Amino acid sequence: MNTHVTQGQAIAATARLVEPPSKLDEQDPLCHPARDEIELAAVLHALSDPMRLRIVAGLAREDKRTCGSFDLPVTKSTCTHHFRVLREAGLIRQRLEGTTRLNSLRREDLDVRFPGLLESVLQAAERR
Amino acid sequence: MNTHVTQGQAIAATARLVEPPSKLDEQDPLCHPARDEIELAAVLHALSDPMRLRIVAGLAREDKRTCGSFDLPVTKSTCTHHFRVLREAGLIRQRLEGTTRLNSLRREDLDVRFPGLLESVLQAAERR
DNA sequence: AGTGTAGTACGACGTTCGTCGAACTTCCTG
DNA sequence: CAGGAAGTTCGACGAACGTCGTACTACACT
Repeated sequence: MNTHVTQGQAIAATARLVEPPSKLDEQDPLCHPARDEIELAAVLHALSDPMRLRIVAGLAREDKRTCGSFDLPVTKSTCTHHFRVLREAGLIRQRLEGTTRLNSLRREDLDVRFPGLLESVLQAAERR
Repeated sequence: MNTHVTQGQAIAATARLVEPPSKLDEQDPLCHPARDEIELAAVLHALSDPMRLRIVAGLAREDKRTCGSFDLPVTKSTCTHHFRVLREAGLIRQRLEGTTRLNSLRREDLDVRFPGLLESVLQAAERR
């Protein structure tokens, strides 16, 4: 009668099984989904957490920021977790730069795939 | 060092504690958040589930539909759950009509509160 | 009155989520 | 080289989520 597949499982499937072909190369642990692999549900889920919304909003104001520059009220490991969710959902791109990771918003990719979505979310997040 | 408040707790707080003043009248169990009480994170969370996204998309194509008219691959109780999440997030309005509930998208309220957001999500959900 | 239809309420279940702390890796710098 | 700074990894824990089945309510139609 039903598929017996939970939301999380579906998201995990599209985020972990579809991802590899794009950037699971050799030693790079930072694999991002290709533009066409970005899933709407995964993006919305990634944005539905206040902490991550804050990160994205901060990144919109100033790009290429390091993880630690956000001063979030959580520990480093939790921070890592949130950045990974954002990266695997296709919202941000992380580039290794020495001992830090430079984060940037994937504005163009997102705007091609889901026109207007990121902008409206950012605008909504800003005024409050 | 941190607030120790999880995402769910925060959403629940804004969805259940802020809600009452709006429409927790006498015998009406269908309480909707007022327009100004609609929370971005709650909206995004509500939309991040494929089943609920499907409901919203279907409601966008044809308004004022009954719960059973969606033919979702889940049981009735699960269906009730999803409609409640959507209602409490402020995405839909449910009106009692005899033995059924008529569901309609709160397009105007959402567009005033988060301009362009619903439209871009609907557009993104549609083409695929 | 009796049956059916549409939906809700409640409790249970397994999974996912957000969080933490401790241990670890990597790079930079004195 | 020793120390620190920036992140990651891993396992744990409690809360929240999606789902189900059963029992229930409320209205409608013979």
